[in-house]
Amino acid sequence: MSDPFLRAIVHVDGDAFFASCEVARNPRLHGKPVAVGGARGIVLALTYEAKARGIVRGMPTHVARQMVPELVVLPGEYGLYKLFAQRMYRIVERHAPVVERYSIDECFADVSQCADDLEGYWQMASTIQNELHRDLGISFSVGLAPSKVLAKVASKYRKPGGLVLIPPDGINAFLTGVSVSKVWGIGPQSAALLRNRGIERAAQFAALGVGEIRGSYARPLRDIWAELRGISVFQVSNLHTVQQSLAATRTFRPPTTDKSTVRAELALNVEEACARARQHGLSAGRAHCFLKSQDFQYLRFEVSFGAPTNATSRILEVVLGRFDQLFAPGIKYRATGITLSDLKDRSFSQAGLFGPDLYEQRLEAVYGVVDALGRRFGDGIVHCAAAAPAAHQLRPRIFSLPMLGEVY
DNA sequence: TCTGGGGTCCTAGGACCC
DNA sequence: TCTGGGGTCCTAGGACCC
Repeated sequence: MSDPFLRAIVHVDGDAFFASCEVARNPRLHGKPVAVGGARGIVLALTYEAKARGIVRGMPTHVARQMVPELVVLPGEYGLYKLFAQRMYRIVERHAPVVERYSIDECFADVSQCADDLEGYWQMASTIQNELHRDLGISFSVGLAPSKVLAKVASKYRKPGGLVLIPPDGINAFLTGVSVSKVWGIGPQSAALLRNRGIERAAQFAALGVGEIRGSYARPLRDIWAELRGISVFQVSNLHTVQQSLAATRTFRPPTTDKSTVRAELALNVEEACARARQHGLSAGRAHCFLKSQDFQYLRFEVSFGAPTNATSRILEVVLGRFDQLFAPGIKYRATGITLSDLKDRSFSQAGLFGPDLYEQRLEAVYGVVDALGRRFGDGIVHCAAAAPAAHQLRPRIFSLPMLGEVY
């Protein structure tokens, strides 16, 4: 009848998601301070009980343990969180025609025309929220507004467990209480730019005139400005897109000038990236590598492969060849990384007119074995020689494999 | 916030062509 | 050849997000 929304968008956001999944799986953790640790011993996620005791994201786990001796620190299990995410998406999909699976703990739903009035929209959002809580045992924060940016602002407004609705005629009042730097899409650079122009609150930014926006702001901020005024620019899309790139990067300690150390670090990253590419059934046409120096300068280079590949030995050969040419002595490095791009679906290597040659077929078989060993004995059981020094934390064992020679 | 890791998208500007 | 104007493609790097 009097649908108040031109467009109605719901944003669903899991509260302390990784930690909540752990508690949902093991109810005995309920009410306790729990932290999920990531690689390099840093806290990735934590329950509100842990937050209340002063622990924050990014804190080294050993520091967190010192602060809160009874803290439960768990290693983190991505597969489990993915399962919860799948269940979250499906529940939302029961209620909305179009759902965008935005990240492991968030999704957007376009619910335009799904209710007649504010009360109806509120009911619908509330139902989604209750079902999520009931079925997953995790609390979610939910926002409903006329655009994605506003829906994000809304869901973040009353965490955890909030349900916040921003009607078109309530936008201005709402945004008065929101710092512009908290708006989705406005990062440190844009926030600083706005601050220089005297804009601190989201409401101030939204209040700028069309002329000023057109003349003084680039596309990203113009879009956000429109969204903040309740004009939907960013569509909710349920089309799943093919992955564009795949990266493996790592910081090591201490920073070093030693060529062989940096080389081995890079090789280990190449191995990891290739293993994940094979796991996803992807092959890469190109790769970008970087060496990051102690003072955060980057040495970057790009390599391309004749035909898309995910064979570690192929990529390693090209990458290390370039590395050896480009490595500059005397600079202290702290990290390396590789990003595979031009990803192609499936096929191990692009079949030519006559199909993959014998060498390719054998290489595929070899990596089938390498991956199987990884699954059986744990990732990183098999390393190529170039990466072995960087994998010193694993007990090395030497295998001799056809076409690869000795591998650790 | 003395700065981890994995992603996406956008834009300026160079190379090249007519 | 004291050098216009416009188009496309591509890359590097910035900015942002979770």
